[in-house]
Amino acid sequence: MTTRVADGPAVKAGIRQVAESAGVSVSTVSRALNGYTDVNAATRAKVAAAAEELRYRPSYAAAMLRRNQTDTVTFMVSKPWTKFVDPFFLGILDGLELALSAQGYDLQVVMARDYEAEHDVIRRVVERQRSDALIFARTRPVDERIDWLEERGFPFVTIGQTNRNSHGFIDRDQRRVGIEAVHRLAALGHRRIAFLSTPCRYTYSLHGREGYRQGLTEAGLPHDPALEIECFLSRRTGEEAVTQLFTTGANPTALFCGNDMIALSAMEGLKRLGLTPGQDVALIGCDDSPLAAHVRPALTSFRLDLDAMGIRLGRMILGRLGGDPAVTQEFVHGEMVLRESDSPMRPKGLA
Amino acid sequence: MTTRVADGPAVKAGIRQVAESAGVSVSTVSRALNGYTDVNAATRAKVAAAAEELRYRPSYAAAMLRRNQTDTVTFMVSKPWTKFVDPFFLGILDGLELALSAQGYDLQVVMARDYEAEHDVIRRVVERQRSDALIFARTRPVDERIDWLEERGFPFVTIGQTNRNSHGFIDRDQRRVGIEAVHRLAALGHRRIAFLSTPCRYTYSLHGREGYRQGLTEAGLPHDPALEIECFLSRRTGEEAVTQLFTTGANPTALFCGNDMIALSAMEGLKRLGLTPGQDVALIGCDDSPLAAHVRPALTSFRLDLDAMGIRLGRMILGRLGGDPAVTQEFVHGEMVLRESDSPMRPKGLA
DNA sequence: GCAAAGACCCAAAACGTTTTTGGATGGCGC
DNA sequence: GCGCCATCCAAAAACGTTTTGGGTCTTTGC
Repeated sequence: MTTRVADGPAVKAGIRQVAESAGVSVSTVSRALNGYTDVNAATRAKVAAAAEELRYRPSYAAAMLRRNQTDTVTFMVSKPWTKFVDPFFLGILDGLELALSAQGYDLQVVMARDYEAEHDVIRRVVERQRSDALIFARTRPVDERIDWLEERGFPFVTIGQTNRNSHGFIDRDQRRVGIEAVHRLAALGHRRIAFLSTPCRYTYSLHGREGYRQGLTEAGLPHDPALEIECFLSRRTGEEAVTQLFTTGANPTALFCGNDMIALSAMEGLKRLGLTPGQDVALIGCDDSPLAAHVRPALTSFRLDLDAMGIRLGRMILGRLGGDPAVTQEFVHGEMVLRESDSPMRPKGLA
Repeated sequence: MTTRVADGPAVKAGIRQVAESAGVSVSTVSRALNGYTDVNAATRAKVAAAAEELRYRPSYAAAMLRRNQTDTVTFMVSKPWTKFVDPFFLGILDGLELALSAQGYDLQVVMARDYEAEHDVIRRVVERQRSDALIFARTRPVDERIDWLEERGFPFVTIGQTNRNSHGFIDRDQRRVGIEAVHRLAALGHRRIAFLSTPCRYTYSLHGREGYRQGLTEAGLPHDPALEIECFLSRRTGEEAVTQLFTTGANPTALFCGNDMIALSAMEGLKRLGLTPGQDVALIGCDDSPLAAHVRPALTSFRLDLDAMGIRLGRMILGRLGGDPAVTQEFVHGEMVLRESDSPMRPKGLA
């Protein structure tokens, strides 16, 4: 029967105990452990051994207080977001964490219920100095959060743009997405293409709309305002939009949806109206959620390399923390993945 | 042209500045702001005014250092988890945050790549005292993380059980789920019901298996080991399982799947084999992911009230933090939601 | 009128690090 | 022998709170 490794000391060892045990001063322990150069190799080893022996773990709070730095990056996620399948941000977090931890930073995720709460959260985090940098999404054309942060010179990067774009961001070119979607549908023979937009308060929604309109123009199609509908984030949002489109006589033959959630509920709506999605009406979604591939008809959508996006985001924020003053603004391209829902225009005679 | 509100002081105000401005001592400011009783109402108001005026925000680090408390609860999520649609934990976070913030606690989410990383993360969080309590899922029958935490008396609650169950947890009764699923399928006339299990290292998988077996017994069906397959977390896991089942001649007519991801990929596998899911082979999934309702045939599964679960989890952890020594162990029931995939046994003559 | 109790408040200590400042030691050139 | 530099380390000063252990004055009870 073997005895287990001797327990550590009953009381948590501080830097003082380590210093005493190693026979050096407190300051030497600190410098040795933090990799300063002006400490003898032998001394450093001695200190490391003592620290190991005593299972020394520096107090995060104390270091934070003294250095005025947290080694933590905060990612803020909006609550409404989480209500829906949004592997979007999960995927990003994955890559982000990878990039950050490689540089010794911790990633912390905080949640906020709504826009106001987001602002509060940002204030709390920044004012109480609980983080070194901030990342958040869902930017608006004029965004108070960004004004507030810029005013204070706090490091941050957003996912999405604003009108001014004076800050670092990473974003998908949503204009291009809109253009490509419309072109695809137009090429399939559709002439009445509706746009089921995500809420217009977000910058990317507006970009998507611009793309949609530009796509129409380029395809030589007229722009009918009745075919543009703003959807909000509810389970049935697409259903309502579709109902509206068909009861007011707008009668589109194709739908370009601002996100997959909208597209999916639009499918439900179509069925309820006795129409077969992907047959009577073509659909294109937007963010290639896992649902997209599994639903019938499988939803044509725009893929995004979330892992890569997260890693790039990490690099951006690290650059910012490294004191690099350059504001980096990056774009990622969403590639259209064709599935079943983008069907050609039917010969005529729609019910 | 209106001038904006006067800017605050250039240098961040500390408690000393507030004390000076209010004409009281530093300790009085602290006590006034922290709601101690032995401070005059007038003084308290004076202090509050001064603090407001100077936009005083106590340093989190300093308070943390002195009080030895973080007012933060950490939720650890395993990375592999995030790779799949797992609104499961998102839903929980929602309710959890609600419960915690109501008591002035912050919720922080950290990620870990794998089991080893989880252990490391726990160690870091606990040893560096970055959090007051811990929540994590994916427990195993014997779970080192739990041993480690119990040894140190650190407050935590898990989502899921262990063999010893000496700790606080919240869990679904997975046995019951297994039993109900089998009963349902047996009632539909199925006699060869396969179990596509989640990885057996997790306690809930074993419970599910127990339920499955008990269900078989209760239904008077024989237990055929060839019908039990352990699936791992890959995109095609169910597909592989199904292929195995049908190439080795196990030929089930119904599948009970440990989670919806498995069920979905099993559907793919069935189609690839020329079988129609929900017609040639019945399926029942397990966690009612958003996918379940949208896929064709819609997947019969077990619903979970994640919001409620999060709130209860919050209450449990708060109780623990409040010094209540009672170990609370709660169960939530998953209600079967019937959709299309659990079809009756076909008359005979399967290809 | 006096002691005891109560209500408020303050100065100083403590929390556990990191950083600064400056001193000691030893080697080296002259 | 002396000055100079490099290297290493000790002591002490932060960092910004909370808590401790009294204080002083006013009120109360007798």
